[in-house]
Amino acid sequence: MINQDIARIFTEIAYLLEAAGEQKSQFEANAYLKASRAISSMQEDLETIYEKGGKDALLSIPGIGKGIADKIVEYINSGSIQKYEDLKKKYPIDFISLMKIEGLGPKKLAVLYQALGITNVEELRNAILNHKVRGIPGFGEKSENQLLKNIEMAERVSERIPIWKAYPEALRIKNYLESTGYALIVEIAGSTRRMKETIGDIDILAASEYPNALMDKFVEMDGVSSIIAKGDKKSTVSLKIGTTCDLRIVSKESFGAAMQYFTGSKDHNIKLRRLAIGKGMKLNEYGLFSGDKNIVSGMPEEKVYETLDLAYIPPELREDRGEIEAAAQKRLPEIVQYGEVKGDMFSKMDVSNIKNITGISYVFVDSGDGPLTDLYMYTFDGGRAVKTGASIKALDCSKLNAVSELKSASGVIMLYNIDSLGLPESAAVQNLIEKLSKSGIIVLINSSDVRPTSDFLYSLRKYDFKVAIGSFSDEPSLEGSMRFGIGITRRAWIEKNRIINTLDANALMSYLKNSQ
DNA sequence: GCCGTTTTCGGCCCGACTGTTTTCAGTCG
Repeated sequence: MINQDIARIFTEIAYLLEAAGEQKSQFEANAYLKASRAISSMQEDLETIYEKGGKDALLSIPGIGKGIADKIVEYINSGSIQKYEDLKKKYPIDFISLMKIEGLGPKKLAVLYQALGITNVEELRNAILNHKVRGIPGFGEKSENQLLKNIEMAERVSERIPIWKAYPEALRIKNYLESTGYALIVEIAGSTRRMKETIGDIDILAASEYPNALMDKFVEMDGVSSIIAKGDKKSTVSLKIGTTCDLRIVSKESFGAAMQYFTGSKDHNIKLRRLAIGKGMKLNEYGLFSGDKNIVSGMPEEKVYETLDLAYIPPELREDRGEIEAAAQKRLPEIVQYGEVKGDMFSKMDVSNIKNITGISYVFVDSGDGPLTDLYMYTFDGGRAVKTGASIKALDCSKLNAVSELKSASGVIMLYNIDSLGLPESAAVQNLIEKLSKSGIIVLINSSDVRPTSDFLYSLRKYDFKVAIGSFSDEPSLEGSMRFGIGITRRAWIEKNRIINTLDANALMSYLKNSQ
């Protein structure tokens, strides 16, 4: 799998082009960054795509044109890209590490390299400690101090945190801000709202008539380890859980447009803004403007899409993967709503002693250890779990040698742990699913580990299989443990009618019976 | 370097914040 290597090289090429600093190369850099993002979120191996479909197949990937396709082919054939090697000679800078330091971008790094020969974090730290950085154009005493702090922070803060950790924290912050009394509306935005499996930072959006007071409350709240920036429209803090949190404050009139804007993704927004321009309008976080008139002022987020002649696009689909085109044709997939899941297809609860079950009317409980086990269905009656007699077979794919057992088994099979094998083997799982397609196979989503990833499920969605969502938790709840699994299916464009636990208990029992 | 409901040329999202600047460039999301 060469995707991540190529994505990294393209990202570096973009930084190198920006460091070189010519006006025109800024746009070229953006093109490389966009191609890099597209490639790193792809599950299919570029090399395989090229082997099967040649250069045309590469050109069909959005963001990849003739120039970049040639670079990919060059890498496949020779293991390197000449343009990258040439640029790297000019600026032998470790951009990937240095860019993680807040406040440093390609331009400043180029200046630091030319003035002081700095190529990595250690050299930067030494230069700061010897006060060599102050005095360089664009740097002063303040930036030296700030950079030193940010180096430490970059080393401390982990890359991205999982959604199951970010979401409760985001909810806590939302509730806290609401409790201050200074906010009219508070909502979670950004990748947390899009239910991305990993979160780079938490974005919160508020409407307020007292922005200064609300910002004060925000930066001094529990869980903040340091303040990165503070203004009356935008502030950023570093959180103890190992990520940062942005609070943006807008007026009530702008809230709908702002929700759209701050939910992202970046590529989705760029395409949406271009569409607005094409229709003679302008879209930003304050509204959708026709001339000077804000035509969605005070309206909910849905109005932005409606005004652009699009069906409403749920946050989980906003990744510029064709959702805008589909919305224009009113052909978006009908994905499941969070409240529409009726049961838990893989629960770890103790059925002899049930505690809290909210919004769940049945559970399937594991009966043993082996790679192929029976899950038994229970419903609830007056605080008691009742065994129904229905069951389903589940195969642990991390024990793939058990495929032979699969052949001898009959009836409906659920596959789980399907991506615990690492990347080369994921091709094996794909083959397996392709082969079992149309035979009533079910892919089970692990809502606790948030896997398989939505990208993987998205790439498999063309095959004929059903999907089930399991909490893998001892406390199944629609709002809590089940939520992230539901999010995966939404991000993966899986239609609601493919998810078997949207059926109520009776319907599911007859489904299982008819499939035996 | 990519891309096309105006287009195969000429555009390319856009505003907030910071620090070092006397009016702005760089960074960030």
